[in-house]
Amino acid sequence: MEREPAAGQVSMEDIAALAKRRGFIFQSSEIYGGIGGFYDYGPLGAILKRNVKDAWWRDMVEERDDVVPFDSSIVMHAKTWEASGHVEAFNDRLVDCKVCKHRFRADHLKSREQCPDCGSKNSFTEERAFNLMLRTFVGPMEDSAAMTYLRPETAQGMFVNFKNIYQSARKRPPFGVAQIGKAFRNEITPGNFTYRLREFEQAELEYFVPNDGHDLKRFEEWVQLRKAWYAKYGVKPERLRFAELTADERPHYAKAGIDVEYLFPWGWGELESIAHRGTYDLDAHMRVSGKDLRFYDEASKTHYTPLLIESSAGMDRTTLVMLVDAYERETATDPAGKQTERIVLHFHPQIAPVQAAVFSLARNKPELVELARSIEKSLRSKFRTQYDEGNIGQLYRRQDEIGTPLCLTVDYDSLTGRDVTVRERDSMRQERVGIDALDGYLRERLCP
RNA sequence: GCGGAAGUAGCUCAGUGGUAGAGCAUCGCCUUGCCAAGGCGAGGGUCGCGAGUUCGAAUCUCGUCUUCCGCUCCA
Repeated sequence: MEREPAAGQVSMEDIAALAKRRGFIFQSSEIYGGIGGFYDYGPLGAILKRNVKDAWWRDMVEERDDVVPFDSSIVMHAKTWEASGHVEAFNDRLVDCKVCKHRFRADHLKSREQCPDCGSKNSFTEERAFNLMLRTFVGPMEDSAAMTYLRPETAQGMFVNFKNIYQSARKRPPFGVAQIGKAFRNEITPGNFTYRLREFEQAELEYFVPNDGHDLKRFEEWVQLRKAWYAKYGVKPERLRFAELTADERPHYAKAGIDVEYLFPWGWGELESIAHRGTYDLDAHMRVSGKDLRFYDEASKTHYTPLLIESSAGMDRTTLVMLVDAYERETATDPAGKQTERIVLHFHPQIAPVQAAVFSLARNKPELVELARSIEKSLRSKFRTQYDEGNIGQLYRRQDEIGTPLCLTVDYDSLTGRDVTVRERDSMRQERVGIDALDGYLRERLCP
């Protein structure tokens, strides 16, 4: 993560305030004082996040014939995490210098006598283990034999099932396995709203390719695919970057790596990592389990371990990006020439929690209310809709704040003319559309 | 986890030892009827939590939790 001023951009506080006010995101266990690193999605947030996940799933899995779905358990055999390297890598033993307050990994210190930063002697605390995995016990006995972890990533479930998957799905490399699911990490410092969480959701795609010399080309293809995905849902290209990792920055076994980063109000933060992981993961599980997970190639009559290209994207982070990227505070001018403030979320229509709101221009005129309600009901099975009534200006502003692309208003003319006013969120333009034509009109506007 | 700041209604805050307040928001009624903030009314607060001092604590003391800002992490 790197600090850069984000000129003219919303603050994270604005986002968190809107998220709470409108029911997108709440702090977990708020009435008990909250719990760090955990958040709940409210009525609109739950839909928003699901739309983000659905978009990923549709584009990465359903629209491809070379990627199969998967859903593995959160609790796995403890050996999994020894093999994956998480037990070792996530068990840092740390010491603090009591003088300069800096923290060091115990195994990185040349000397325990003197602090390398401030030079103080014998200023270190006792070394403490920082386990980044959440522990749990399986079965009623809380002893070490029953101890395991909540998964810190979803990927391992797909690696340990590699053979089950390719045999049952009758796939051969190149093919992918995809999963969206929860993962848990005891982050030392959760923060930046839902950016760094202790419980979060990942969308991971493990793409296995033959070792035929085209692996780097395929890696590059995935980078382009992911670039296109963010563009499809309207993420501003100037706030998104694909940072290539140098050999020093990536793990020793990785042949290539890209971090997808977004320019948040506080600076660039990672959303996704795309990595060429070689045979590292399958090799590790073969070594620890003693099982052969290699693929048998009929043509050459040989066993080989496929190479892995992985895309691992944070769904909470992507959801947060959708909120931040869509947020705009603009000054609008009403017909009387008066300047008013307008907060708008410019969600892509596929991502927007509500796609079309239907209003009755008056709340105490039964014939308007009835017609508006019946229109809303008839659209409900095809689009995400919402009915409301009251002061029309207020209703528009409220929908702007939750990012609804279109508002349909039933007025007195609707009763005779069988049409409604359709008002567009971004341009605030209005046009009359016949009630019978609404279905096709909305389909065209909302399902690009 | 360590250092610094903060925590009173959904939000922004006032309230310095003596019966918890305002504006906005929410809900209801009226008014208006195509771009919010006109009228009347209503609901809503374990003053973050726990202990202590005191006749009495939102207010003083200690602890604790959470949030924000810095050190480690990376979806």
